[in-house]
Amino acid sequence: MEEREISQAVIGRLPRYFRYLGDLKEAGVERISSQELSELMKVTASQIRQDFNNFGGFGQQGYGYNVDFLHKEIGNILGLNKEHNLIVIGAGNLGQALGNYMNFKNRGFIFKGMFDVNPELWGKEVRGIPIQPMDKVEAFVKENDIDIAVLTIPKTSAVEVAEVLVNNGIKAIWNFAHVDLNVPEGIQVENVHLSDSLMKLSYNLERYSQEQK
Amino acid sequence: MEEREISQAVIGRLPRYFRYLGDLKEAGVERISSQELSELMKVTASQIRQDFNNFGGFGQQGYGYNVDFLHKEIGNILGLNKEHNLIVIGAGNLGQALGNYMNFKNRGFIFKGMFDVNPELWGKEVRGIPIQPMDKVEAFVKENDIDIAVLTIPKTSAVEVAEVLVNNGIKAIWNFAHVDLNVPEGIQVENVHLSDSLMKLSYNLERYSQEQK
DNA sequence: TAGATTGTTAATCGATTAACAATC
DNA sequence: TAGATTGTTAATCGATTAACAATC
Repeated sequence: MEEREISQAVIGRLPRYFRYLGDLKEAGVERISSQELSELMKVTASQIRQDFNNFGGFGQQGYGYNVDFLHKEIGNILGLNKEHNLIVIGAGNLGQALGNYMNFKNRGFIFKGMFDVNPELWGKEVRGIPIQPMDKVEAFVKENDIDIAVLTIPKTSAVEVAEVLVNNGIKAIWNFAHVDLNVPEGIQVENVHLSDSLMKLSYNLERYSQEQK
Repeated sequence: MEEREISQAVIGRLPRYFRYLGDLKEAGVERISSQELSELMKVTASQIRQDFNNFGGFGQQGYGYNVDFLHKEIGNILGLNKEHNLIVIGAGNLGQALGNYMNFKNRGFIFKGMFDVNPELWGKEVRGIPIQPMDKVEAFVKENDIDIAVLTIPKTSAVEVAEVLVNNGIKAIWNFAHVDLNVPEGIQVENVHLSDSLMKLSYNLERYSQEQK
């Protein structure tokens, strides 16, 4: 199979390339050199070429990169050409925001179901998807070929819920709960710890804004 | 002044330490060694000691670290002992989720105001804070000593709004818009690009879950 | 004191940048 | 063909890990 392992540092940069290339494409730009892109994105041209060459090289010497082609290729690498069924667990403001967002930006993530423990929310709809009681989730995941679960629930229940989901065939978790999940090898977890992010901002605010004074 | 520059890699790990130490404290744990903490957090003990020693060393040879003391110290480093006034721009589901969260987890971030372009939302309250029209934001920032702005608005207006905010004295932006802001030196920006995060999950799902088959 | 564990220096590893030959 | 720009190797830089002397 010979699959070189690609570092998460590189993977983490791909969505940003994808975003810029999408914008360029929309602006009608046909080709771009690593040099031009580096000025736009404020990274080195060297890094750009290294990153792309992890996947085999999409450019042409003397010409640069075709924007449209590169955009599509990166999309494919990110798996955006495939469809993934997705459910949201926790129908608070954050859960609803993500549910809405999901159907809106339809990049292959299909918003299929929404669950909450709060009986007052049951039956209410978000983008046409009814909110269901939590005890329906196991059967739903099994029967609807759900790949991804979005977790916007309190940390007290997140670990337990994640376990249930994994046992029923979920393959990836987008975790917004303020806790580290403990899942088996092969299950993907992407954490969005908002409080961590805000604390980082707080540190930098403290440390660097002072210098102005 | 002699302020050693501390790498963002280290800063990025501090909130996670803070979280674990808070949990330990709550569980009544008084002291912990780097070894024990490393097992809990699944990082090397070496890294833990290196990280803490960036700030001068909080432990004691032969004893380890006092949980309560370390927790407080890291909180201080992150600036959580200081208060920061904060406004939310964009009163959609995401903005409301963050506004709610802010008053709930009261770690020195004071939720002061909320703004939106949509007239239908004006006057509506989120955690007791009324949603105001966007054209009130400049005066509000100036008069209420606002440090941090949370941006949950579409990318089409984000760059422009950020500029206005900075011109009126905002020092830090927590940016949820899917665009890179361009702010002057000394203004802190922490990006939460949710779509980037989801694409990363998509990549890993694609790449690694296949291997199971 | 002896044992434990930090603080810190040295070694290793990985990621980024620079340089340039290959080639369109 | 000559010029431009990639793909790729080599050099550098920074971050992580290992080791151990200092010390509680």
